[in-house]
Amino acid sequence: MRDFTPQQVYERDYILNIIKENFQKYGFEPIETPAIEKLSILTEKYGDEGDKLIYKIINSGDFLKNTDIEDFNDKNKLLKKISEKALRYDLTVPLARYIAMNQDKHPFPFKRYQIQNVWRADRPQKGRFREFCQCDVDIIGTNSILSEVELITMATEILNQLKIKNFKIKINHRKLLKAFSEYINQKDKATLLSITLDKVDKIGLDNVLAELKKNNISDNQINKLKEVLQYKGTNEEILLFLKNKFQNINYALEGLEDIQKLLTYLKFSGVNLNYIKVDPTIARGLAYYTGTVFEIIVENSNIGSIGGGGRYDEMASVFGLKNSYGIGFAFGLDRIWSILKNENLIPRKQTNSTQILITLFDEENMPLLLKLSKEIRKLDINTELYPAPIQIKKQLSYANKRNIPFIVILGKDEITKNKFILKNMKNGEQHFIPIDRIENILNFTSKSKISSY
RNA sequence: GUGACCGUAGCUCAGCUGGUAGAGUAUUCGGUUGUGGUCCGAAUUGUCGCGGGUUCGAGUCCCGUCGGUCACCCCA
Repeated sequence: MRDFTPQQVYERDYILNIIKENFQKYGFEPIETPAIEKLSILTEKYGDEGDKLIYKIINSGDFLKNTDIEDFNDKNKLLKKISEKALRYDLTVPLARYIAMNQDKHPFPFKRYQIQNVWRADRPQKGRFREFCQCDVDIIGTNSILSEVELITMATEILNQLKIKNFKIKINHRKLLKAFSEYINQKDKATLLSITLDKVDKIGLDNVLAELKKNNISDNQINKLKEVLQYKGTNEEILLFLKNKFQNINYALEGLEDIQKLLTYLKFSGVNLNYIKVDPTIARGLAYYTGTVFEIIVENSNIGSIGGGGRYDEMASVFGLKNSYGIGFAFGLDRIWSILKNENLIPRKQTNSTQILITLFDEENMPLLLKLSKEIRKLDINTELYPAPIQIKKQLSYANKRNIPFIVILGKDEITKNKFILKNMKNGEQHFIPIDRIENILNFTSKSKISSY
C-alpha cells in the first residue's frame, strides 16, 4: 500500500505513456473492468498457490448469517458462505469473463489493452507489492502464431524505448513441459515437474534434480532429464536437440514447430534475436496457459520478471465462449519503474509545472491580477496566483520550495507606474515590464524554461 | 501459507538490563514597514501501529493483529 507523490506520478506516467503509445500503435484498444469480481470467477484459474493469494471480500451485513457452527470445521466451506466477492488477481481472467459477456460488442480477433491495478494477498518484498499495476495486452480469437510475433515485437520495442538494457525474453511452450513428463514416463507428475523445472534459474539444475529425487523420481529418470536440461546451445540448436529427443511425442513436435516459426517471423519483424532465449525450463505458475509461454527478465536486476504471458486457448470457454483462443502478456509497471530508477533512466522533468507565480499584496488588486494571469497563460506559460495576501517573503519562499522559476510582483507601486516586476528566482534579477506589453515576459522566460530543472 | 527482523514527533532516528519520551530535520513566529533560497533567536510537535496480557508500574517483557523490510512459496 503506497502513496505516490507528484514526482513519483510523473515518473510512472513517463513509463505508462511509452507503453500506451505502443499498445495503440499496434492496434490495441483499451477496456477497463471493475476491481471487484465475483470470487467464483477468479478461483481455480491460477492454481492452488494463486487461489491462496486472492484477496477475498467478506460479505456485507451480517456475514455469518448463513453459517452454523459446523461450517467452522471446514475453512473452504465457510469461505464460500461468508465471501462472494474478491479483488482481481490479474487482468487476464477478468478479460476472459469480459469477452464471454460482451461477445456481441467486438469483432474478432479482439485486440485490447488494459492498464489497471491488481491485488495479491502476498507478503511484500523486493519488487513485490500487494497492490500493483499491470499493463496487459491480449489478442482474443485467433491461434495464429502472428499473435505471438506481434506481442513479442511490441514488447522489445517498448523496452528499447524505455532504454532498458540486458533484457531477455525467455520463451517456452507448455507442450514441451508436458513432454518432459512423458519422456521420463512420469506423465502424472507433469505439474510437479514443470513447477520444479521453473526453478532452474534460481536454485540451479543440481538442486532441482535433488528436489525431484525427493519426489520419487528415479535416478534413471533424473539422469535422462539431466542430459536434456544440461544441453546448452543457440536457440536453433536447442530446438534441434529437443526435436531429436522428443521425436516420438507428437504434441512436443508441435510445440517445437510453433517456437521455430515464431523465431523465424520475429526475425522478419525486425526483432534482434539476441533478446530472445528459448528456455525449456520456463513454466509460469498460472494454471490457464496452454501453449507458448514467455517471461521478460532483466539480467542482474534481482527483481524477478518485469513481464510475462502466454497463450491460453481454453480460458474463455470456462465462461461460455466456444473455441476461444487467447494470448497475452502483462508488463509490471512497478517493477519497470524500480529498474528505471535504479539505472537512472527516467528523464528529468522538463517543465509542465508552474513557471510563474503571481504574488498577491492586496485583495483589491485581485481583478487586475486575474486578468494578468489569464494574459500570461495565453503566452502558453503555466501560471498561478498566490491565493492569500500574506507577507511577500512567505510567498517568495513558497515559490522557492515549489521550484517556480519566476514570480510576478504587481502591487500599488507598480500599478502607478503601469508596470509589473518579473523576478528570476534563480539569479534574483528583476525586470520591469509594462502592463500593456505582457509578451515581453517571453524575452526572459523562454530561455530559462529548460534550464530551470 | 512458512520463517527472520522492524513499526517512537510530518521525516530520519535515539531511548541500556521495565519507572508515564528525546535529537536532527521539517513546521510556525521573529530578526521593523513590499523580496526567497544562507545565517541567528524562539515556539509547537507524539493515545511510542492497534488490541489484549504480565506487573505497583511497559515505548521497553508476553500473546494476537495490522503494516513494513527480507528470505521461502509463488508471481508483475
